[in-house]
Amino acid sequence: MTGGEKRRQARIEQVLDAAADCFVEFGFHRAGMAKIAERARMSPGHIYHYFENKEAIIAAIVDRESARAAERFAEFDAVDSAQLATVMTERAIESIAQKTDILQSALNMEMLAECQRNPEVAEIIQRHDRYIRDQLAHLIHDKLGLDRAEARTDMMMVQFSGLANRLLRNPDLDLKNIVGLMRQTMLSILSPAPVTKGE
Amino acid sequence: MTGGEKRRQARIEQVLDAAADCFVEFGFHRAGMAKIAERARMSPGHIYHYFENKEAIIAAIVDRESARAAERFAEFDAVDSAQLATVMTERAIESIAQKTDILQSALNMEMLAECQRNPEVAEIIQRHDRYIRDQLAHLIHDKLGLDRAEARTDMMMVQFSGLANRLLRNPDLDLKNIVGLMRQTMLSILSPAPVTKGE
Amino acid sequence: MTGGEKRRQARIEQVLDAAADCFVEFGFHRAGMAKIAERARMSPGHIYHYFENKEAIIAAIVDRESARAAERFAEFDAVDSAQLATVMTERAIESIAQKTDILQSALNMEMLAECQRNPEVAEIIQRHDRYIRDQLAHLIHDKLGLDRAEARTDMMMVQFSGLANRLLRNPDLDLKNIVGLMRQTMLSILSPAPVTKGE
Amino acid sequence: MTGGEKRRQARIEQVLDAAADCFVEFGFHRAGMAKIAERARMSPGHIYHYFENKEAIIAAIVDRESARAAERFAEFDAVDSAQLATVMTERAIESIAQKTDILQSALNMEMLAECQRNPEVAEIIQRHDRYIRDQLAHLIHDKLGLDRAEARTDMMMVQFSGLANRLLRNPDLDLKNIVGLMRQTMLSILSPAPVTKGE
DNA sequence: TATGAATGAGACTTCATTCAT
DNA sequence: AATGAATGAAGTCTCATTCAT
Repeated sequence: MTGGEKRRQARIEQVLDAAADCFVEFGFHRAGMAKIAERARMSPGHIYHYFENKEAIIAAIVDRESARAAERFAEFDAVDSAQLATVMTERAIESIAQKTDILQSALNMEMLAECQRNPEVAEIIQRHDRYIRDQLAHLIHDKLGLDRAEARTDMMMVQFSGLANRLLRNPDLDLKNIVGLMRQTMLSILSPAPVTKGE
Repeated sequence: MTGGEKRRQARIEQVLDAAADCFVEFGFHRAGMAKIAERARMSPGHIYHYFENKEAIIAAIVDRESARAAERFAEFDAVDSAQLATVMTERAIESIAQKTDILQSALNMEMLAECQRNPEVAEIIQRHDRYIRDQLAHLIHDKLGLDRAEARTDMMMVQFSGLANRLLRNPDLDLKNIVGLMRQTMLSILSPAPVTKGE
Repeated sequence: MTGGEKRRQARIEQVLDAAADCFVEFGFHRAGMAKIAERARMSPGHIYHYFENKEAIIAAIVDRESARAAERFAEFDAVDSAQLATVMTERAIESIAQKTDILQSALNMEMLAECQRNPEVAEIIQRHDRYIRDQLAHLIHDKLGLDRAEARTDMMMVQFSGLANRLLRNPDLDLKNIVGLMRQTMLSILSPAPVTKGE
Repeated sequence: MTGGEKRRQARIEQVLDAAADCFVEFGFHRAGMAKIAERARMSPGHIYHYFENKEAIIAAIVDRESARAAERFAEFDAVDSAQLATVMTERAIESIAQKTDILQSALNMEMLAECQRNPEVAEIIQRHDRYIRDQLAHLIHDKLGLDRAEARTDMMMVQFSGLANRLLRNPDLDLKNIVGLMRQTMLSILSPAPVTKGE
């Protein structure tokens, strides 16, 4: 990467950081380009040298945030099979407790709301999710030797997003009492025990 | 209720229906009052005879949708204890499949996003959630005779919102394979089996 | 006057009272018909049975207020010539002190501002002023036997409106110290002493 | 001042000139931003780069006009004591005759009306008035050696605003005949002759 | 590369007035 | 006589985007 390119990349990150900030604080459609420019210490006009329009910034943010979430899932690769449920529970509870959730609530609800109206955003979110699921399903199938790996994967992920969502609706959520049930739930999902096929 | 009051109520519903429509299609902040008025077959100005401002419409929608969600939970009261997990699973899967989810995705993401910036919206959402939890916790404690009813309640609800959320990120979600795991998960959450207290 | 006419007149007064209230509080152009109707305990639509439009209400208010001001000047007719300056001074100071000034500040500034843009309002104000001046000039000429009665009249009235105006710009105005100078000024204006014709 | 700052200042003046124009013609609340923008040869939106809102423009106009009025009073500083009453009379009559009155009628009535509903406007007007009075009182006390300088000052200013006001109510005002009485009045106000303290 | 002045469409909201009842 | 629902134009203000410098 040339010096010019490096500088360009740094400027882009500056804009994205500012944009993420504003999006969290005001939402996609209330965050003005002027405000973003100000926080990125850049003129409004200049942002258009790096992004075609605001939509492109939103897409870039969605992409970056989704990628970061995926990264956080990558660490589960290294976890001992026997400990997977426990570690995942810990991570889920932890991230909720620190409000740095994988699904960083503020931005995430915004993203999911947008994803229903903006096909590009939907594509980005779904692509990253597919990537995470592929990793996790691989883990579940190959390392844990379980069947129906895709379904188990989705059920595991239900717990993550469900928990984040829950905290918004019940801010008094008692994490201390949840943690045991959450581990039990994850263990159940990862249990080889034959399940009567539903429906 | 007088004729005038009935008419007034009907007009208000007209506005709310139109608003819900627009909010689903465009989101809270992209749905213009002009568009809402048009769909409500009413002049923009006249909407202000029924609602102080757009915020009030948003609040009313959030309230109405949350109340409807609560209603859907009310039916669980009548369910046989032994069947609760199965019935809840069925409802969760069903509502997802029919896209009439308790957490009607489109509007719900919007609501949760808003809830982080608008204290009034947060209060409404949390009030309804508390009401649903009180019902469910009562069921779990009194009819099922389980301890930690609040935590189990929250975990049950994690499944509902988590599943809805999942569908947005993975539109190819294989519901047929999920249903068994979901029932197993709910049964696990409602199982009296002692759980090692977490963390 | 028939019963119907009396009732009609009463309703009109109701509107005017409400309008005067609102005009003082919000100004002509910020006082909405809805607010006026509410204070007049009448529906907005019904006001149009008595007044063609808002302009007509403004005109009626200007007329009524000007007439009341004229009435207040009428009492000077009965005053002993020797006491005229003193009594006028007293009235001027009094009305200022009680904020019920002849030129009831709130409404009066509004009226004078309007009078420069609305010929009908101008005509009303000037007609009443002419009436007051005619009375006063007659007093000055016939009872006090002074020359240049019109000019003296205008100078007397300069004191009234000037004082009201002053209070707006200097709310700390020390009336106690003004009163002496005001009497002296009025005496000077009413003094027969030959004045070198100016300019 | 940099070129940018100079340009900015010029643009602001452009807006103020246009606004003053519109305010005189239509009044504060009838003068639309669109009209002001048009006369300032600027887009409506751009005005908001210089002024936070319309209120701010009104405040700026009130400030500018009041400052100009104050300036006009400053010239009296240089006047020979013996000539003060005569010069002030001349200026009062002159400014009335040229309709460039210190209290430029059109705008001034508007300002005084506003001042009763807008505390910021009131503060501005009263601040400038205090400044003018301080100058004049100093003149009266130090150069003319008179007592009760504040009261005399206020009485002098009663003449200015009273005269402007009078012209609105009596457009046929005979200035030629007023001038003598006005000089006499001002002389009387500035006369050292002991006055029986009133009330 | 960088600025920030400038635009103009469109957002929410108010309000005088009309009209069916 | 009386209501108040209803209209729609106009008001203030915001904001994504462009462009001269």
